[in-house]
Order: sequence, then C-alpha cells, then structure tokens
Amino acid sequence: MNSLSQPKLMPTPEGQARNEEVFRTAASLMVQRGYAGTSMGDLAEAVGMTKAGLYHHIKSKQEMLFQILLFAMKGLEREVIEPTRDISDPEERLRGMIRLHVRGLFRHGLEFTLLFPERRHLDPAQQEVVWQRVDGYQGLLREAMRELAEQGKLRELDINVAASHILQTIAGIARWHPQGRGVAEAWLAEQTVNFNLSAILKDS
Amino acid sequence: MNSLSQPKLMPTPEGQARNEEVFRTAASLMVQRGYAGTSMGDLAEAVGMTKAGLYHHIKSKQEMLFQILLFAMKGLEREVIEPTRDISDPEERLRGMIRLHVRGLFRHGLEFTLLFPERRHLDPAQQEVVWQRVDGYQGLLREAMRELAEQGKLRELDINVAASHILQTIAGIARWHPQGRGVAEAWLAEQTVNFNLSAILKDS
DNA sequence: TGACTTACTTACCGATCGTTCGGTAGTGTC
DNA sequence: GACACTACCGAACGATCGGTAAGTAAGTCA
Repeated sequence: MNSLSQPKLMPTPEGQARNEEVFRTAASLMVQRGYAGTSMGDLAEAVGMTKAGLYHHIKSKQEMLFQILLFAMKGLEREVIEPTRDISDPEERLRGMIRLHVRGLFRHGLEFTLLFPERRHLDPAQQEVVWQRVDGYQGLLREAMRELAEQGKLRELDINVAASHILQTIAGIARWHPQGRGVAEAWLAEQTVNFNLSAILKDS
Repeated sequence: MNSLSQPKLMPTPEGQARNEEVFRTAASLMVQRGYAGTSMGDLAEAVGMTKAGLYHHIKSKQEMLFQILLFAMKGLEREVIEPTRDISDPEERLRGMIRLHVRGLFRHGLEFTLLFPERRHLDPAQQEVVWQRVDGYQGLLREAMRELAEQGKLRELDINVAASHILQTIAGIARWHPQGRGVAEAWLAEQTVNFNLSAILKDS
C-alpha cells in the first residue's frame, strides 16, 4: 500500500530525495522522447547512476510509468481541481480550471496531460486506474457544463464530446509549445479559456 | 526522385500491391502501438513475410515512417483540402474542412493526424519537410479565419492559437474514439464543426 | 535455353533493450 | 565490534532490436 514512489523499504532522507529525482527525471525524459524512446540507460545517465542502481529505486520500467502517471495526476488535482472546487458559479469554475491547467503546464510539470497517451504501455489493471482518474477529471468539466445547461447558458451540444474537445485544446498547447518559452503563458491561457467558453456558451 | 513508396527498381503489379500493403499495414500498426513500439518483426509477421523480405520494399524503418507521413499527408490533401479549395465563403469552407477531416479519420485512414507526433523519429531534414506540409494545412485554416475577420465575423482571438486548437480537437477524436466504431461519425463531425465555429465566430 | 529481374527466404550480425546477481562502501544501532 | 540496512556498482543475462549477406524460386524476354 505504498502511496507514491517508495522504494522497497524505509529510505533515508537523502534516499527519498534521490528517489524523487529519479521519477522527476524519468517524467521529463519521457515527455521529450516518449516511453519507448526513453531507455533505462538514458535515465540512469541523466540521474548520474548505473542502470543497476536505478533498480534500487524502482520495481520495473512499467511500474515506474504507472507511478509517474499517478504522481502527475495528483499534481493536476492539487494545482487545478482543488483550487477551483469551491467556485459556485459554473462558468467561473470552468474558466478557472482551464486557466490553471494551461498555466500549470508551464509552471509546474503537469506531465499528466502529456504522458497520458503512454498509458497503453501499462497492463490493463493499471490502465483502468489511470482511466478512472482521467474520467473523474473530465467528469468535473461535464458537471460544470451540466450546471450551465440548467441555467440555460449552454449551447445545444453533446457534453461528452465538448469535454473531450476542451481537454484536447489544453493538451495541444503542451504539444505545440514544448517548453512554454517565448510565448506569454498567461495570454495563452486566456486565449484557451475564451476559445473553449465561446464554443460552449450561448451568446449573451 | 521516387514520388511515394517505390522499392528499388520496377515492381510488378503484384509487387506494387504488396508494397502498398506493407506501408498500409505499417501505418495501421504504428497508429496502434507507436513508431518505437512497432518492430520490424511485428510488421513482417503482419504482412506474412520475413523481416529480411521487408527490406526488399523499404530502405529503412525511419525512411518508411517518412514515406508513410508523406503518403498520409497526400490523403489529407486529396480528401480534405482539394474538395474545399473552391468554396468561396470562408465560413462554409472552414466547416467543410473540419467536417471532411473528421469523417476522413474513420472512412479512410487519415493516419497523418495520428502519426504526426511520431515525426520526432525522423532526421531534421525530413522533419522540416513534414512540418512544412502541416504548416501549409494550418495556413488554410488561418486564411479562412483571416477572411472571416475581414468580414467582421471573427471574434477577437489569435488566429494561430485558434488554428492549433481546431486541429487538436480533430486529432483528439481519433485518440478518444480509436476505431470510430459505435459513434455516429456524421454526428460527431457536426459536433466538432459546431464546437469550433462557435468558438471563433462572433454571435450572429 | 540462357540471361536477367523481382520477390522473397534462411541465417546471421552487432547493438541495445530491460532486468538481475553478487558484492560493497557507508551509516547507524545495540 | 558485530549486525543490519540503505544505496549503490560491475558484470552479465536472455531477448529483441534494426539491418544485411547470400542464396533461390518464379517469371520475363531475347
């Protein structure tokens, strides 16, 4: 029942830090080169260790991907879901979610959005877990749209399709602006917020 | 100066067909498992050949990916760009492009949309070629929006960001509805058309 | 019939893959 | 000082990777 990225037993503080470094580095490499394109040798070199040493910190490459996805999803929950949870107006909540998600892509490593397609390398049980988390997140988008519909503010559209479209525009940002450098992040976030809300809201 | 997927010399009609089968199968496998996740052994087995036999049809795995991307881009040009080229009204042209692109994802193998991220496995010169094609396509979206802006029909938004958002919603469909089965394709296409045009058009 | 080509095959190459084994330096505990 | 434990390393494992050399059956054309 380990919660995150624990090695086999009780790590020292330094070991814990090293452990986290391994996972963060792996996430970063996989964002750049993909899961299959990132070898354990690459990762070992990047953290200044031998391949064998890595296996003190992780159980397997696949398990590591699983832990990274869970960890990244927790980041999304902390940086996006929690701060907007208590906004009662659904339009403002939706705006907040999209805005924070886009900004989080650059500010913190919200690798989840980018690494999500790599879930195919997990075994079915792990895929199921990851999928549930995503569906939970998407459910929040759907719920906000449902409330907007009740208020008569929503266009005639399918909420499921719209939710997936919104997520895709966000994910796309990370793909087209790889490091977020050069573009004004806040501006890009607002562009994305407005694009998606114009898409789903009735003319006011 | 071979235009598409020619083997070394002059293929027989059967050879030509086999050649195309190799490329189509490779595209299909790579859509499912990714470039790195598709081994030449897998591909050989899928087409009922030995690995060595494959190399009669292709020069290398990387070159094959390049040819597949070019071929897929040609499909996009044939199925989406050409049929909408002569629509003078920019709104209708844009609607047509999105609609045909989404439908094409299911009807034909418009693998380009799905395989585009795999361009990182190409060498820089090949990447440049592929990128130019994409930018050309995206340029058509931008041009339509520019015309809409001239007619005063466009919202205040950045055309580059909007174009990338539109493409992402389309690509997302292929990712979320892997085989297109089960969902009414035409309905999904209209949902996507309306989502994106609502996003960019001023209230009428 | 013989020369040549296409479309493969069998057999193999060196490199790299993820992973494991046995060992060890360092640190803290009794 | 004996013991336990963490955090590694060197060396190797079998498997698989992309790719090749050499050979061959079948067809075309003179």
